[in-house]
Amino acid sequence: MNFSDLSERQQRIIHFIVEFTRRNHYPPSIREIGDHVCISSTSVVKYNLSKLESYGFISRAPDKSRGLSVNFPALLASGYPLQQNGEPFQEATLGKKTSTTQRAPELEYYTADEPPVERASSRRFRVPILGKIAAGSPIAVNPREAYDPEDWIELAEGLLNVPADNLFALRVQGDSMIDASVLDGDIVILRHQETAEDGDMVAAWIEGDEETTLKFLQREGPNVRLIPANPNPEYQPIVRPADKVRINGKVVSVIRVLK
Amino acid sequence: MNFSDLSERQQRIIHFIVEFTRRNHYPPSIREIGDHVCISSTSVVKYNLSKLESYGFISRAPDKSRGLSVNFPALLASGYPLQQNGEPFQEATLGKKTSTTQRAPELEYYTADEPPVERASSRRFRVPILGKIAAGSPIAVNPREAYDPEDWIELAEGLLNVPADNLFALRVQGDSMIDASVLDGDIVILRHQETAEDGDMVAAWIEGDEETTLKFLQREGPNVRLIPANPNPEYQPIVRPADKVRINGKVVSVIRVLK
DNA sequence: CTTGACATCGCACAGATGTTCGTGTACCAT
DNA sequence: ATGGTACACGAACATCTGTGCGATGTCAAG
Repeated sequence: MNFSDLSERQQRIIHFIVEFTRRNHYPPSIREIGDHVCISSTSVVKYNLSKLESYGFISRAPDKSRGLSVNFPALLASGYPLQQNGEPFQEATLGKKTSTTQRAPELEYYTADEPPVERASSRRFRVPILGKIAAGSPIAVNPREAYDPEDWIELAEGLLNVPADNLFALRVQGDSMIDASVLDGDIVILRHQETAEDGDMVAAWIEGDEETTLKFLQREGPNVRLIPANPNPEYQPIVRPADKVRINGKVVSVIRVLK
Repeated sequence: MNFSDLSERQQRIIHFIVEFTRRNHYPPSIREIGDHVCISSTSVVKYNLSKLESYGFISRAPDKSRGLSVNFPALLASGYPLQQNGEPFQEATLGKKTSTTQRAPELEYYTADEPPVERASSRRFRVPILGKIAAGSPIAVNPREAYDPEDWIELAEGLLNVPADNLFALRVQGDSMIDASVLDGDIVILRHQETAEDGDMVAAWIEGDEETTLKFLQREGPNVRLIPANPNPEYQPIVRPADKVRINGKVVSVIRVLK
């Protein structure tokens, strides 16, 4: 199931859940979802939520208030665009089929009486290990399985050279992308972002190939060139139109585990 | 406010919230907290929750179900013991004032109808970053010594391939030992041990040279051969009598921070 | 046109959940 | 004793919130 195949409503729902949870540290209720996605009926929200759950994008705890969570590995694997870092997400990114549905206000995901929790100067932060990434297959996780909440790494912010937000980690599997920098079994820490600069190592989703790989990024006019770090000539750069490549995140750290 | 100054109940509450949220991806309700911390009255839970909120350890969204979240930065700053994650937390760590309060079952943080995803027991542990290692200057540190508690990395045991004891980390400084595996700025995690096996990457103190470097170890009769990973011919293996080389530890992981 | 799957709506209802309030106990200073 | 404070209990109360169900609209296949 591809993220872009979802109905606009469902995409908006997922976006909202992600944003709301990020801001409030607890999931939204069905009615809150409905309000912000402009669905008047709670049952419709439930209907779509069930759909999303059957696709594996979210998990639900029946009969529990706010008992839902997004399945990030599955989302990433499906080409979920992860743009909305901290800011109200852009409707434009949601697919532009001029829907007959009404547009939403959707500027704030938190209610007035609960401003986003201000977590100032957090020196330490956790990086969840969301799953595996392997050449030839998308970010591989059991789509139904929520990521292991215990699998995370905790670092001090000063250790990295980027803001310590929107970080996640993946375990590299397989030899196919072995190169000087990333080996089988390594853990790569990425920062969610949909753009990157030339020379950055990124996890990129290649449309058509339907796979996510780690490559160095370089722009070439309308194209992007994805360069494997491995100098071995059998690993050739991949050149694709920019709109066929979706960047999932930028690699900010590689953790190598020696045997 | 120090974490250890909290009443045992409040410590238990925080711990439960942390664990529950980690497992379920949504916060517990007041009654769920009460059940697992053995507080029969919801109002008592609310009372303590308000206290915790006034201390800044958690945030609450009034009138919203499960509208609470923990403030990790504040918790960590107050000395919250993080490493008991994953397993039912040890009462011993909670302060041993033999409370008159009843003891709790507290073996499960999840409700029966929402079993936790079964994970391989991954204990967590901290790795202190003891200092820098640079060619020319020895690492004048000793794992037993005190270290800045801010400077540490927390990992799950399963992440490494060695027992998670006697670990420490060093930040690599300088280019002198640049090679394919370890670059300037990297952090290496070592296990303190006096011996190592052939092929291990070790931090070795070379008597006479009066310096500590990272090299691959190989024995040669009475000698040891310290092989730089860098294939560049200018980096030649160092061969010394075994008694002139002192192994400080074995490298078990390398953390590379990209710019 | 009929049919049925799909998506939606509105609404009632039950259960889940936070809050309030009266009460009790222990401790401590006055 | 007296009063105050901190903490705890339980029950009643008011919402919040998920679910169920019938009705409606759309659209493509038969």
